[in-house]
Amino acid sequence: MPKSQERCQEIREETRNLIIKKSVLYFARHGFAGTKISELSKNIGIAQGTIYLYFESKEDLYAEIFEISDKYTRSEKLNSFAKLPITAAMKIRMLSDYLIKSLKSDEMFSASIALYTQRLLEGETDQSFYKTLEKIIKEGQKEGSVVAGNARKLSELYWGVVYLYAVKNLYTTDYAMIRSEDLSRILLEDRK
Amino acid sequence: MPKSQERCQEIREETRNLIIKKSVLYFARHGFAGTKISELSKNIGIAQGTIYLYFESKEDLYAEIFEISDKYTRSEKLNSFAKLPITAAMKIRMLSDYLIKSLKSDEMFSASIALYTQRLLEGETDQSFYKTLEKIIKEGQKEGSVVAGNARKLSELYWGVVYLYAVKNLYTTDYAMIRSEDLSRILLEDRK
Amino acid sequence: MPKSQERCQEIREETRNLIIKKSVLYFARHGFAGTKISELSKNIGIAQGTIYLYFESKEDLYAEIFEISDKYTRSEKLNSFAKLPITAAMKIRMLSDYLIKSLKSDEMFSASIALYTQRLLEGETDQSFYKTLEKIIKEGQKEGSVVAGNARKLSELYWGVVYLYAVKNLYTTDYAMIRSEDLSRILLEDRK
Amino acid sequence: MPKSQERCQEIREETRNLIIKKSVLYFARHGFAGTKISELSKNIGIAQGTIYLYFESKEDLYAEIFEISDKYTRSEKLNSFAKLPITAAMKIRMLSDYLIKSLKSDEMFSASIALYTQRLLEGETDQSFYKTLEKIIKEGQKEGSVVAGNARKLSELYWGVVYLYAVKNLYTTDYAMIRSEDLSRILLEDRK
DNA sequence: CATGAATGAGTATTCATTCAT
DNA sequence: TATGAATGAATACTCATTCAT
Repeated sequence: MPKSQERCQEIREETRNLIIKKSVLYFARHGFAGTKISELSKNIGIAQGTIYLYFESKEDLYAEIFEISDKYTRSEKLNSFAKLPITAAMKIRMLSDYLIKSLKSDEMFSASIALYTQRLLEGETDQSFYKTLEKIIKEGQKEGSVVAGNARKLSELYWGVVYLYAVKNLYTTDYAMIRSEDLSRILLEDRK
Repeated sequence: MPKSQERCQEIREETRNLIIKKSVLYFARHGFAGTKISELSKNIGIAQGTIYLYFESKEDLYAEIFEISDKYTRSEKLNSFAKLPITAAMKIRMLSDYLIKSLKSDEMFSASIALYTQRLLEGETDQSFYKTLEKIIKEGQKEGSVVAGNARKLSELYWGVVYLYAVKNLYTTDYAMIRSEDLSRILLEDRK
Repeated sequence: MPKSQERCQEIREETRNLIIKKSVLYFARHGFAGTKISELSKNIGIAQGTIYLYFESKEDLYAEIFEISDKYTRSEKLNSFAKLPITAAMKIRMLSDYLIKSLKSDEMFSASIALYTQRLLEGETDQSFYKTLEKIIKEGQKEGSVVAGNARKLSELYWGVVYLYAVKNLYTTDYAMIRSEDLSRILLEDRK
Repeated sequence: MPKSQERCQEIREETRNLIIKKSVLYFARHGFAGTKISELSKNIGIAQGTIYLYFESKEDLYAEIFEISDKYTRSEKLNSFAKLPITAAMKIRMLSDYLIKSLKSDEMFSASIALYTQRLLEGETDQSFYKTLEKIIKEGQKEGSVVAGNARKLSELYWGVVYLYAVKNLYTTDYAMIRSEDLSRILLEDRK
């Protein structure tokens, strides 16, 4: 009984996904230059040559990886929160909850944040997600719930902290995360 | 007529320092794997071979660089602030002032922080400076000036933000830094 | 479909042996410092990188090469001759026959002798094979078949001549070897 | 009182001779490829640059060194012995005496022999001194004092042994040399 | 499709040579 | 002259990529 066309396709898809999944973590941890195909393939558990059946080159793989992390990060979540008919403070708390939960439960999420920010720092990608948060911050400042200050810088600060914990997650698996409240507090006025 | 012993010593010292100074920035920006000796030496303005007159290998140079950044970071400042007969809140404000000023004016400082934290994340160095800040935080929590929460995590958060801005400094020279108050606010209760 | 484990093992073994075989000759001819990996690999007919799939470094390869030549030279032959129930003179003639034949027919033998002696001169190896011959010489001197003189020095002289012809073999392929009798004569009294 | 022209010349001559003397030994021991200018100059006790005040290049120095060893080896002695109105056996004994004495007392002599033979093996020089000995051997064979056999090969054998002891001298300073008789015996029939 | 041995361009390191002092 | 720091071409070694099986 020969494998059906679909089964083949399926296997290909599986292997491809395996490579991507493992590579996201590997690249996030070691960076582009620090990642050797020989080590990566060992880590994935396949032969070096196999990677080249699915990706043209190391750069191609990295680009793909980055696309993934980009999507992950660019997540509709942030936009969906922004559009809800609730206070800015609520939006920020929901966002923080969502982020902390994702960082805790999903290694890929951490890796994506890490990769994305690495490229961000190198100025190689746009900064769209800063923008959305900026708007929420300005809203909150009008409400009086968000601390005073340049909205852009506050946005950067917030994302910076998220990045930090993402990176920590990659290196120390059992890392004790900050609580959602601590993250929110970066933006929100202390409630009295 | 041979060069005088002292003059030679002097020249060696100068070249060695030049290499270190430029390398701190270069390694901080590109990481170990991303740094090519050929590019580095070009950046320093010397021949490739010259580096090997002063350092055994790329790894040796990196280790030395790290020692330097370690000293820089382990700076007595933090400890000296800790010992002053002032409130914890004051200590935190002084520390923040000092850090923001240093980040702004001294590229080496940013690079050192960046390198140090990179290795910290990889768990390859001790975390002594967390400790000192932890103590100040606990003091502040007793005073009621520092926000509630696990002192260790707050300390990590604070240093994390410093790291973030250090890294930003390395990539974008004209980066608009947060203000000292924004940094302090990570730990201090909002004054009402 | 992956290559079978055995076939891979086989290929590795073959390549490894090819490298060793050619390297013995190359190092024996050019010495360690005079051997360039680029030239050696060209001589072997493989890429430079391939050598590093089998050996850690040039030094590692050289050490391995030397191990081989050591085994070749430490050959059981000498010991087996020594134990035969025949006169010392006979032993010496058999040894000489064996050596001259080996030098003539087996380039590896010449190379091994050359390498071994090079290191011997540098005092980097033991001199076990001198010892066995020394015993035979002393036997022969009692029999009256071997010339008078310090047994150790005679042994050295004998091996020195063997070395000489080994080296000559490496440089001039069609070299006219001395006859076995000429070699034996270094130790044996002229028969009248 | 300025140095006189002659004194200057003298100093130059002295330094030049020092370099040559030390280099002969160094090259003889390490070979051309194995000799590093940095090590050599350290061994001589001068700066690297100084060598280049006296010699154009490493190759130039080696060539000069070789000239010296050539002269040493090509020594008139051999020819002068050949021309004496004495038996071939006597000539061989005188030659052996002379060689053993020189090897024992003059490190430069050993080095010269070593260097000369190294190049000889590589076929890079003529073999004039073989010729002279060959003639003596043929004389001796007519006299009945020299063993039978191809004169050229016997000559090579004789010189080979001399080379061997020269090399040994270079590596082990207190080496126990063979006696002049042992050397002569390679060519001479045992006297009964 | 998968493998891993082989390749060779790229990178690290050495060493003969130069040159400012 | 003599020095030794600096140079860069030559050499050792690595690693992304290819290819025969």
